Amino acid sequence: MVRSPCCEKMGLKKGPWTREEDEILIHYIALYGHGNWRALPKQAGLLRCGKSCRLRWTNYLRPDIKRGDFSKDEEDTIMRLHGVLGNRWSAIAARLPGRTDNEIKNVWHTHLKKRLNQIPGTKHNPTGDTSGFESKPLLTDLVTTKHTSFDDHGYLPSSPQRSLSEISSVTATTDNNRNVCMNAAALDNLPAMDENFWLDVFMAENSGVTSDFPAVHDDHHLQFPASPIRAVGNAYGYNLNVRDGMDLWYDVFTRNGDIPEFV
DNA sequence: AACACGTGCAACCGCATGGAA
DNA sequence: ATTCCATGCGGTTGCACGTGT
Repeated sequence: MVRSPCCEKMGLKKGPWTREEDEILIHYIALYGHGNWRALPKQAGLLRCGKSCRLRWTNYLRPDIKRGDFSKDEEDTIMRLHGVLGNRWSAIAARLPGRTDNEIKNVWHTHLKKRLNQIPGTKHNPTGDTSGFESKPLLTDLVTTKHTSFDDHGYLPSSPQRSLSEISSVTATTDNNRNVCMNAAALDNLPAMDENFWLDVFMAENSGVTSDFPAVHDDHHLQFPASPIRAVGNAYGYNLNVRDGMDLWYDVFTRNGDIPEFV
């Protein structure tokens, strides 16, 4: 495969963009759009490579970009999503309208990573230093510290596994311990328990909104779907348990006890 | 005032991915 | 099936600016 020559070797400009270059790019895209980034700079009369133009547009010039400092809510959201997604900045940015992956990455490295280090009892602060800690622990940290840890892909592991036969008689109810149980007979017609599902669970905890899932309002800090959920692969549902407003875990039911697939 | 150092952020680099040929 | 190309992504760099000495 032949790599395209870098900007410098082509006599193209690098480094910070000038106001004039910005105006040319904005004007061109307003007139013609940006169908082909590689061809754009030549057509627009810019001495830049297409990659540089795309980056400048997506990270800075795009009209829907929200400028200014991140709000506390936005920072909290980033921290929670990072707990689920890891360094997948574009995935995090997709859930923060007006913010770019580059911007979120910068905020994480310059502010939030330090803040996370102040949260006691987490993998980021195992010694439990409480100095400077004000807000409640993250839900992800509750899961991590109370029961288990995330896998290499940032997904919650399922624990423990049960076979479908074990839950054939369970009904969808909540009890005094706020357990939500499956109705095994209703396991068709369910949304996939995929990555977006888990993100919605965490976003619900963050915002108090439960997305498309029917919810049981918990008077502690968590809302969760009351309906059974079907996972991708060989998993058929989950059982989310909250006790004393602190402990949280879930079980994933499968036909054969194998670890289900999450896509 | 001058310098050193730290911080924040825009931009770059190289690799991955997906689609077209 | 393979190659080529455009684009997207995450890690990293480098510079401007602020602050401390």
